[in-house]
Amino acid sequence: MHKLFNRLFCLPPPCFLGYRAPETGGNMLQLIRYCFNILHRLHIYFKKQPNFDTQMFLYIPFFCSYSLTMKFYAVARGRRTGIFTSWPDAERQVKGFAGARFKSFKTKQEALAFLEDPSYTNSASSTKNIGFAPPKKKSGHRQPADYEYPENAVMVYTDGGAIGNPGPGGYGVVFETGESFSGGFNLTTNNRMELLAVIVALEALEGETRPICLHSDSRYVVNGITKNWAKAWKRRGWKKSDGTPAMNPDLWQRLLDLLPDLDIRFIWVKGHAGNPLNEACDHLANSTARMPGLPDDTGYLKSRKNSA
Amino acid sequence: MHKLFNRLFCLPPPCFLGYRAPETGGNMLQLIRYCFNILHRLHIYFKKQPNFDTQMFLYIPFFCSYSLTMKFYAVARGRRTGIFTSWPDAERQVKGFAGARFKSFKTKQEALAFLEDPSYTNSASSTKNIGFAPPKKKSGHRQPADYEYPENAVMVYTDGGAIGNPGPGGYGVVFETGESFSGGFNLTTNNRMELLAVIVALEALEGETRPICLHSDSRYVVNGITKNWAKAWKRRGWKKSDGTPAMNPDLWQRLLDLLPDLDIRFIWVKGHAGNPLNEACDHLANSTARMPGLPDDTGYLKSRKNSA
RNA sequence: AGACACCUUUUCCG
DNA sequence: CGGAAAAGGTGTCT
Repeated sequence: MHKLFNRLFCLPPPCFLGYRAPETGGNMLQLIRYCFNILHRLHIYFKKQPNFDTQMFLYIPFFCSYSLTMKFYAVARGRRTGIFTSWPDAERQVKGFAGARFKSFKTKQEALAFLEDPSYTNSASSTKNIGFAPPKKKSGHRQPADYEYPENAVMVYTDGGAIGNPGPGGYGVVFETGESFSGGFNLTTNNRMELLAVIVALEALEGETRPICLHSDSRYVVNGITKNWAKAWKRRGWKKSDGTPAMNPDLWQRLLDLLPDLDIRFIWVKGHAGNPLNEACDHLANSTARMPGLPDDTGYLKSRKNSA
Repeated sequence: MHKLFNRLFCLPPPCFLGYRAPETGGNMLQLIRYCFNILHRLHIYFKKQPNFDTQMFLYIPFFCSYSLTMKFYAVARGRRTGIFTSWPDAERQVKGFAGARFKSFKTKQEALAFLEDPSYTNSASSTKNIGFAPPKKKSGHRQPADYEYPENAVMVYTDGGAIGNPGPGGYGVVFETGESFSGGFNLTTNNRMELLAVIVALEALEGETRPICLHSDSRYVVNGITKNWAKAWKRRGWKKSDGTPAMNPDLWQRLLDLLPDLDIRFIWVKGHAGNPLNEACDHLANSTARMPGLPDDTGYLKSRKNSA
């Protein structure tokens, strides 16, 4: 305990880091770095040995982080080439210019490297994270059929989209048998359509006794059910873990009501990855969204009015 | 940007918070509180205005939290009776001892009460959650509020005090979410501290769009705003109605500057009347006032010199 | 910060 | 029509 404290005091206090005269953002960065440094050390210590004489609890989610997010736009081929620090400037050199080559970087060094060799690719991000280290995603591609499909299962694919988001949107549902449903609204969001696609699919399957394999490319929808996000929100009165209101409660409620009587597996599939049935849904949703004379999505309009 | 920095420097640097001699866990808590205060203020600022000259990113979800949970083990019947601060010690007195009576508490007072009367039960949870704690689900009994609290209101409690008045003083601010701020000076007055508590609370809430319910037990502060005393003094050049100078114009000016952008209700609560949040402020203010090495209240010293 | 989805613009190639 | 790249954004969650 005392040893930890002594180590903490080895850090120079903020006033020694030179931001008594705050002229530049760099000083601000040092202030933040100092605070994060202390919290980070405490966090590591508590995780390693959570119970010492004075028990202390410190909760820092892993996605706490800070970084300097200046962007450098390297234009290798354009009206004028070079490095620009704002997108409007860079866009002017590039937009409508045949054969333009450009890319953004977080450091000037990288941008210069790109200018010399336009095949240069991004290096690692310079973000500093405190808290639990993000789980390393080493495995490149997700395996195809590692999933056990039950015998006699009903295969359904769903997709939804909104042009402009928010904007006119549509949903598509395709069964392996070839049956399909679709619909759309003149103003809605992508996630509402993904959700509605699932609802329509399950409503069409009401009374089905065989197991159902429902495929969607939306993490929002799949996790909402498989990780029980939706049930947690409902229990808290449609509030998220941070206390702010969860979105689309009307649709989630409809979906939850459909679940008990069916044997469903929600399966996430990567979008635009060649799955023919997923592509079919996508096409269906898209073409519906582009149709004239679509009705209002009253649920979306209502939620929008409430938040405004 | 500069304004933010000036506000950050109003926080006493860590060396003023008394953890130069880290003998107890309480000092560690203050170190953490200091870091969280700075980060929280930066977070609010960035959220409000994410793009200034030096683009910077800081992500801290508000449910980051920390607390100090020292445990006291009261052994009423065992090999040796008394209070122990670690479970292995307490276990030795109790394990295999016929008819042992023991219980853990969070404060020494409660443990002592249990020793005298083993039927003593835990009082209301005294866990201090300071930081960005999730909103507490306090379903239960609210005091009969004759006041109409708006929906979604931010609840803030403030208190200030000076030992000896004038003398060393401190202020405390507690949000219903558990967040808290505190500070102190080596020579100041009770009203200056009450006033500063309110200022610190509102500065922390800069940019907040929800209605704010600010509770103080100082008639001076509440009436100063609700009955427009302060505005009247300012209009007359900081003179009271009888022509004599109004006190603490520096702080009143700071407070008036904060009002226009916020939707605040000033609510007077009776001090020391059992309101737990008010008590928490009181405690915070008092303990800060008793800390060694507090800085000067330059505003008070100046006004004293002028009048002398 | 990360993840998934949904888009808008520009360019290139079939 | 189909494929690719680059930049900008929103809708949602942890």
